[in-house]
Amino acid sequence: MAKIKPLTNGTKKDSILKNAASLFRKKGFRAASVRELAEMMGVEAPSLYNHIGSKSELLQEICFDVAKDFTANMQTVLASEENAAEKTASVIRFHIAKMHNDFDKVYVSDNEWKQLHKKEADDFLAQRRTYENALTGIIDAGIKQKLFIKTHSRIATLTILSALRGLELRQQNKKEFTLRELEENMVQHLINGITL
Amino acid sequence: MAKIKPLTNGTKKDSILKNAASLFRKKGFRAASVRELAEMMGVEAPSLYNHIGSKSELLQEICFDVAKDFTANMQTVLASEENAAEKTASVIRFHIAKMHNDFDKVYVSDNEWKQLHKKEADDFLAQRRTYENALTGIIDAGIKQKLFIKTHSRIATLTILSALRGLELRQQNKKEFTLRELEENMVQHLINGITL
DNA sequence: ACAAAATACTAATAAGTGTTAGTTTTGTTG
DNA sequence: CAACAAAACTAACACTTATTAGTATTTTGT
Repeated sequence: MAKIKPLTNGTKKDSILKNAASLFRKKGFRAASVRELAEMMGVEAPSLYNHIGSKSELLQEICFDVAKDFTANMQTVLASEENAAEKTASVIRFHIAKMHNDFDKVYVSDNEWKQLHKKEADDFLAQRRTYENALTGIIDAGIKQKLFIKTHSRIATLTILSALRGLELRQQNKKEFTLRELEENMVQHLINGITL
Repeated sequence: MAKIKPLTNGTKKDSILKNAASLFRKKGFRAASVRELAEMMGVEAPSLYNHIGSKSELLQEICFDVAKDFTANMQTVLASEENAAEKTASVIRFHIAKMHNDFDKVYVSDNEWKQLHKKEADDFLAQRRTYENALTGIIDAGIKQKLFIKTHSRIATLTILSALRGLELRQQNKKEFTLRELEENMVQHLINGITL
């Protein structure tokens, strides 16, 4: 009779969420079974239901936790005194840092949100669109301030976010370059690309 | 008693593949059922097995067809007389064009290949790595020729491919910009970003 | 140490999955 | 028109799935 251990500096639910994110990332939400998750926790499947409402709820919490963090950072950036280029760089840096610290959850949020129930998927997508619009706004401001070239701000937004979201911080990568290198190079690449 | 219609300029199998790609993109491979696919074709599920070997085979054909097309283009680009910047631009343009013409299949290939059986997934990943290495080679050449800045070629590769693979050509997007605009802007953004 | 609450277990269920077997219908060719 | 092949159908199977019910055990609070 095993027991679910709380995460160091966290609750049991956190521990389940962490393992769920890892499993969902490796196999995909639909291919991942509650039984597998239970096995990771050293417990029988039905025991999990003392801690969670449903499998779907786990995905929801992962997706919306991540979305909340990105949205919160965007608010901070928007409220800052930085110019458009600095703001864009801050957004890029946050993505990379967050991806580095919470790879599984960010990856699952980016790649498995379609498996949310319709209502939640719509909500999630709306938040994502708001986020995208905020970045487009920053870029538009940068163009007005003659910091950026007269580019299509919407396309620039999609390019930047697509590059960031698609990042896979594989184990192999970590041998090829450091986090700092990744950060500096991507910031330079993506900012230079639209800088006047 | 409905019948499976061949695709205009194509076989029945092509028709099934097209619908499968559409379904797999919308719902994800695991969440998509053979019964749903059959319904799209106006036929009962078991009837499909007169034309396909298995559900998994459909995913395989989609993924490897797409991989083949990208690999073939890469060979053409590598063999061309273009300089590194032009080669990189060609690669980018091909991605966008292919994504535009075969959105469902490219999307499924990029996002659902993890659902391939282990052997096929390994094969697919190997092909992808070869593709990435080719682009890294082009960028390295560009750096040597002083066309590109002294950037980390591996990171530049990941940035470019990540930006391209993550592209979602949503219906909404098609109202915001034309294909030509997307192509020109992304080429400019991604090439300028590493140009000396 | 005892009562209560939390949390584990086993057993079971209903729904959905891909797929096969066997049969009937349809389309093609001599 | 008859015969053969292609391709549809119905019925069913063997599995896996998330989840619930009911019960035992462990932990917690007094």
